[in-house]
Amino acid sequence: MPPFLDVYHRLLDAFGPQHWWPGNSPFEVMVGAILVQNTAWKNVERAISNLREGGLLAPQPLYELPENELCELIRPAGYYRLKAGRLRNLLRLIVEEYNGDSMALLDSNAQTLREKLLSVKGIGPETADSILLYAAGKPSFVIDTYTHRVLIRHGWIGDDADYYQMKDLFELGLPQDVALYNEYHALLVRVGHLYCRRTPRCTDCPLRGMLPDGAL
DNA sequence: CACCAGGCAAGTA
DNA sequence: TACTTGCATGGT
Repeated sequence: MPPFLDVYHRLLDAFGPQHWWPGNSPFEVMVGAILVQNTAWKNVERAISNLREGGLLAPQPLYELPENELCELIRPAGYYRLKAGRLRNLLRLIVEEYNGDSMALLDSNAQTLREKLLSVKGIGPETADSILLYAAGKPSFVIDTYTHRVLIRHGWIGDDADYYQMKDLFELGLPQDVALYNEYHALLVRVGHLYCRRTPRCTDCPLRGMLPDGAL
């Protein structure tokens, strides 16, 4: 098994802190986690600032907003009809089961919270883990397509590995530390974006030299 | 112009 | 179970 802490430090040295979701409220992080699905973060920022300007970054007001108006505000994030529905599915949970108090939901124990989130149509494993980690502050490692590509490219896992095999790989190989999981996931996205595309440019990848059996 | 982005669910066989 | 497809704007 590769030394995942060494890999982490290599990435941190190469790229520095990524500052993911800094200074935002937990509720805003939840909204962002849905809006960013298969979408560039840049586009999500505009959608969120539309919501902020409308004073709508709170569960009750956002839930009371008509769906077609929500669509228009989040349009820059793409898949806007789909995401409006998904947001409303989450809002319904918060408003109807937690009296509009998102912290009441987020303060549930990690396992319960994860199951609650996964029961919402439109929230899958990655979005649930993003909310656990970045909104609720629970040590839940987030796996995304870049993580998948990096692990395969470097021969650290078989290409048939599923989400939970990859998640376990990190969670069993690292101390349970929220700040570490937070930064590590962001760094994997960064290195994947730069060096683990379909047409790889691996010559100056900072992970070079940490590979087993001379892969790549 | 083509291709891609911090996924997910529904449909098909 | 294991593929495939729809969803959509904005940047390179």
